[in-house]
Amino acid sequence: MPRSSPALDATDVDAVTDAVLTASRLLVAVSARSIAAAGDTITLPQFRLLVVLQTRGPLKHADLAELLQVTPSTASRMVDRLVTVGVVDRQHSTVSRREIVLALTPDGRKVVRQVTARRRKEIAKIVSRMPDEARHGLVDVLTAFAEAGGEPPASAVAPEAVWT
Amino acid sequence: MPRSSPALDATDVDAVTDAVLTASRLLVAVSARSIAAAGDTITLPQFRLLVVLQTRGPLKHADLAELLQVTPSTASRMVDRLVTVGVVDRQHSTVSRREIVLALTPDGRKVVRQVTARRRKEIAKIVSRMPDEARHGLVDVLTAFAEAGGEPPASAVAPEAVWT
DNA sequence: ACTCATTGTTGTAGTATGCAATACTTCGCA
DNA sequence: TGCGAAGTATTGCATACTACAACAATGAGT
Repeated sequence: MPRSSPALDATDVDAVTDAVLTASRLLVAVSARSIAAAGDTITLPQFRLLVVLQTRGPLKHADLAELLQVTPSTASRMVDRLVTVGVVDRQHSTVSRREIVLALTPDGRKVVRQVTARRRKEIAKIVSRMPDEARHGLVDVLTAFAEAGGEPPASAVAPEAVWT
Repeated sequence: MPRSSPALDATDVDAVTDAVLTASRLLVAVSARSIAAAGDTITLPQFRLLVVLQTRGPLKHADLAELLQVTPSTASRMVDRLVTVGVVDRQHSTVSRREIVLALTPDGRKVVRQVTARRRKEIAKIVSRMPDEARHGLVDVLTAFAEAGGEPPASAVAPEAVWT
């Protein structure tokens, strides 16, 4: 009877790890599909950049790099490409001539909207297929897991660590 | 009272999506840390390659590329680098001179072991911090979620889609 | 005005990735 | 047996992501 003890035994850990890995794989697959659906125009790092711009509004290069956890040079060149494609807009700041403000273009917002919509739709579809009991427990259990890992809830967190 | 109806309403979907995104973020962070701990020698795609070799045993280039979902040229060049580092071994097949068999070196196995151990340890630590009720429900709920998404359990699945 | 921190870009380099072309090997069939 | 088709790996070429270091332009404080 390994399960009734208050402490965790090896079986528990293995089972949980397996479950976690499996769920993670599914999430990654959903993510990949939702981005692939945006056409061949956008890569995954580029999408992360767009999401940050969408949720945080216009940003300076340095702030963007910080949020994406990349160096300013990386951010600068990614922006180069996205400006060329037409999803990001570069404008000199009105307050400081060395700052450059980055913002999504209407096209950029459209890309984010499409990918996000598809992702939520896929998750909703999966959730709706779950047995009722499991579905009702999902939010509580996942929240507890995230809290135990020190991760703030999605609704209150900076989007820099946004889903792969 | 939106929650007692059998069908899912928008609130459910939003709550679940948020919970899922949050948990996913945590998993990605754990993954990144576990690989970073292997030193600066190994990148994430390289680690995936090592895991595939470890779990599937020696492979041809073509099979490896298939499992990693990359083109043969990509696999070939990744192997180039890993051979140079000394974690992968290239040998001509004994049965067909056009095939080349790839395998982990002892060093390669060591890297995989270290990263995997650290990852399981981190997950175990997080799980141990969860409230008892949530922890006991975690396996069932995540399993149901993965099944609803059509993902086979980790213990019975090919490792090619291994955790990011 | 001079110095120094801030901000962005560019040079250089290594990894990841795909498509197309190439070289070598094996197999099947005439 | 010999030739063409298919399999297998590699290389050439192109693009993206990434970092570090050097540099240029700007702004702030003394």
